[in-house]
Amino acid sequence: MTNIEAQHSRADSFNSETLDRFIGYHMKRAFNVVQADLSRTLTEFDLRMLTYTALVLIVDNPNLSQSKLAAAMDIERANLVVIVDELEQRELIVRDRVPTDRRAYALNATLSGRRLCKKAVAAVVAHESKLFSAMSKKAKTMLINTLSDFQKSQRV
Amino acid sequence: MTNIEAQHSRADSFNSETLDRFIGYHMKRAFNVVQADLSRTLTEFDLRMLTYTALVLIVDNPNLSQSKLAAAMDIERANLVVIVDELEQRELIVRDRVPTDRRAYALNATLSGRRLCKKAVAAVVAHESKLFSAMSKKAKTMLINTLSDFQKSQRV
DNA sequence: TATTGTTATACTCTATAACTATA
DNA sequence: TATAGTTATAGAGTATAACAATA
Repeated sequence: MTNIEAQHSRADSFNSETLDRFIGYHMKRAFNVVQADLSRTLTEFDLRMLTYTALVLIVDNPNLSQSKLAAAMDIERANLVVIVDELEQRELIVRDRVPTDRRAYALNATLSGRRLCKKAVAAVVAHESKLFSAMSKKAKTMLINTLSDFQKSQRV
Repeated sequence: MTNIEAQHSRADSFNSETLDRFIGYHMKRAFNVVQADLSRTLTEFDLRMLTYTALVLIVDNPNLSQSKLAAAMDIERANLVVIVDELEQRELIVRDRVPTDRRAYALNATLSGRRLCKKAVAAVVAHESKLFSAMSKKAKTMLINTLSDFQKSQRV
């Protein structure tokens, strides 16, 4: 029996030697798992990954402008508008005016927004902790540092 | 000057202590970079990430069925149909019939498909090698293994 | 009954251009 | 001229239900 046949004889799993060499392939597959878990976790708070990320960033960074928030989230300003609209309509954040620059908004979380954020973060912490329970503390730290350093090294 | 003010005084970059603790956040940001580079690389071959991945898997695994391919790509069978349609219309692959199971297709690459695949893989190897040039060989291996182990540990 | 491939559909995310109001 | 936010729009990815043919 050849290697290929042996691989195919395992019903569910087989590998591609070619794809296995690409970091991007492994990143995507791993991220799929995390993303699915995160989406499930956020359902009870009526949040999606993007609305959750935006809310956390606004809570953590008072008076953030939409442009800076979009940059922090790696999305286009245009696409952020509906996200901020949604959070504002739910009264989780407010668009304050900046006295010194009347073009920009200063985004701030409401009390209700901070409360929801706190609960959602706690839930995500718990879920992620469970999701990565098989990974050693050392491997986790290394993973975060490697990904973070890589991403920062690529910024324009 | 507080820490918050210090962070905000750096025009482009600031951190969220909350999000920085989540592996998923770092995965997404890192994957964004890889995905953008990959898309750019594949443009000249008229491939996208999904059509590229499907083509490589079909080349590497002759007689693959659509169901197995979808599972390997972590997407729904339904969403794979248009991807396979596209590759078939471009005559990069063929849908052969399986004599022993007339429900299923056996996907196989054409000569033209194998040629394009080879060129695309070479280009992606070159681009990814450049993209991760700042990362040590050791860190790369560890990253791949960590992501791969994690993903495998989560399979249902 | 279960599985393979398919269609239809709806939702989310992403990317771009063009506009307004301010700077 | 440039920037902040906005609108409109099109493309791409994802998720689900339902169906025909076959097992």
